Formats: sequence, C-alpha cells, structure tokens
Amino acid sequence: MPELPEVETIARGLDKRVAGDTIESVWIGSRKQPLKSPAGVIAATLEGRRIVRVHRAGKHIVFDLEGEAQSKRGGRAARRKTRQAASLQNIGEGRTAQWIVHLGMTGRMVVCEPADEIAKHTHLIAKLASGRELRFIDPRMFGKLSVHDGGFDPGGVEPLEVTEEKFVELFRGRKTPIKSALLNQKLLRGVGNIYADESLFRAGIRPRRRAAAITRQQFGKLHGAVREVLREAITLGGSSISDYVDADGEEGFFQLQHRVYAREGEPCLVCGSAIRRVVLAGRSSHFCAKCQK
DNA sequence: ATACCGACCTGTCAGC
DNA sequence: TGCTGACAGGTCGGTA
Repeated sequence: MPELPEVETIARGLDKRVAGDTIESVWIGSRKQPLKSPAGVIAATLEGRRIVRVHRAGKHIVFDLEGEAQSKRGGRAARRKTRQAASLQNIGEGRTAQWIVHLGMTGRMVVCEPADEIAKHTHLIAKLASGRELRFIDPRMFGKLSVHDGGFDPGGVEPLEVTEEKFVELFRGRKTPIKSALLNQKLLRGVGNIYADESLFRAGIRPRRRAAAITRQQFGKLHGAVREVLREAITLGGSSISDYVDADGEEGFFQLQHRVYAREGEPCLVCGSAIRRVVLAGRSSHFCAKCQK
C-alpha cells in the first residue's frame, strides 16, 4: 500500500499519539510471514521500553525505544532464553533499541482502545501504559516486523534530502529503464509505483527511457518533480486507494491529484490524448505518449 | 550488471 | 449466483 508520503503521514500520526508511552506487553499471532526477527526477540525487545519517537526511513516506520527491556513472559528460565536469543543479535541488552515496521502492500499500524473489535489479520498487539493498544494488521502479509539495536539504515538516500548533484550521480550511466531505477530502494528510498509514474509524467520522461539516455537538464527536472510530487502528497495525507488510512483512521487525498496513475484510457490533463498503460518490471506503468519522451 | 519472472499472500472486481 | 482470471501501494531470489 504505502509509499513515502503514506508512511510519513502514518509515522507522524503515530508519533503524535504514542511518543512518550511505554509498551507493557506484546501479543504476537502465530503467522510467521510478517516477522523478520524471531517473535521472542521482538517481544523481549519491546516489552518494558518507552517509545521516544516515531519517524520514517524510506518506506519503514521506525520506533526509537529506550529503557531496560523487561520481559514478563514465562519464568526465569524462559526469560533467560529470550534474553539469550536477543543478545545473539545484540538487541535488547542496551538502553536503546529500534522497532522497524515495513507495511508491505496492505499493512496498517493503528492506535486502538482495548474494547475495539480486533480486525481480521491482526498479527501484533502492543499494550501501552496509557491503556491504549498499538495494532499491526496486514491481510497479505507482505509487511515485515523487526527489531534493531539502533542506527537502523535501510540504504539508499532520502528523496526529500538529496541534492540535485547527488541525484544525478545515483542514476547517471545506468542502462536500466529510469522507472526501474526510481523503484530501486538501494538508490532512492521511498518512491514506489504511484509516485514514480507521477514524477516521470511531470518531468516529461517515459518510464522505459534508459537512465543513461537522459540529459543532465532532464535529470534536474526529474529531481524537482520527485520532490514536488512527494511534498504535495504528504501535504494531502498520501493517496488513499481502496483501504489506506493513517494512524487516526483518516484517508489521504492525493489520489485526486494523480495525473497518470490508474488513469489508463482517460484523457491526459495536459494534451488530451489517452493515457497508456504498459507493464514494466512486473508493475503497471502509466504515461502520456505525447507529453513524455 | 541487468532484466524478466515467479513467489510470497489475501481480497476485490469485472466478465462470463 | 457462482466461478475464473486479472490485478493491487512491495520486495526477494533465481535464471538467463
């Protein structure tokens, strides 16, 4: 579901609502797919820790945690076992840790009251000292949960921070189609299918153009377009398609601004010709053949 | 290095 | 009222 603007919106909402709160206990469902770290390690790392702040890195939600973790699970032996598992990864021993959440396509992280109905596909519930609950829900289970000892770095550079010089350097000379390069999280982190298509439209570049065939001037335009599209989307709370909502259950409105994404066959808002859809790297790619070269 | 494909999952919607 | 197939915000690993 979520690309940079959606994750940014969710992280801001979560920071507003749970920063300063303490995780008292954690329930984890039996499905293993969403877990990148073992369930015992996740629980042992989260329980007893205070949420310092919630922010975003690429498409990941990052919870900065502090305080001594104190697992209440089982007896002393069980506790020692989870501590050992955690220390194998150097997690859970120090005063600080990080909880990393990737929402995949359909993941949601919501703040609930304990009495709220538990949604289908709920994989984790963290009970907070304030009495509320943080719940992770993910029907398709493409999301990922993990814990870190700090300094989490997903690789790639932040599109909203990268300079034009650095941006050009990332892509220059690559033979890959520019859209594939934009989606490569090891280069630029946070751009997904919607915002890649929208950025390329605004920059007047076709998705299949080889990065190596793009001029310096066009790269400058693309750099500006990516940042403009992401900023506008964040301002509008992201794009709500089917089921996306932020931490407060609010929908975003950027989908109303889409100029090409999911507009196959509809007239281009600039020149009127029909928007085309092709499959590139297994993803639907939308563009105007007249406005984009 | 690069590019294409299927796999990972469930849900929804269009078409027959 | 079904059934089937295509498709969906993302990533990863295998294979040419």
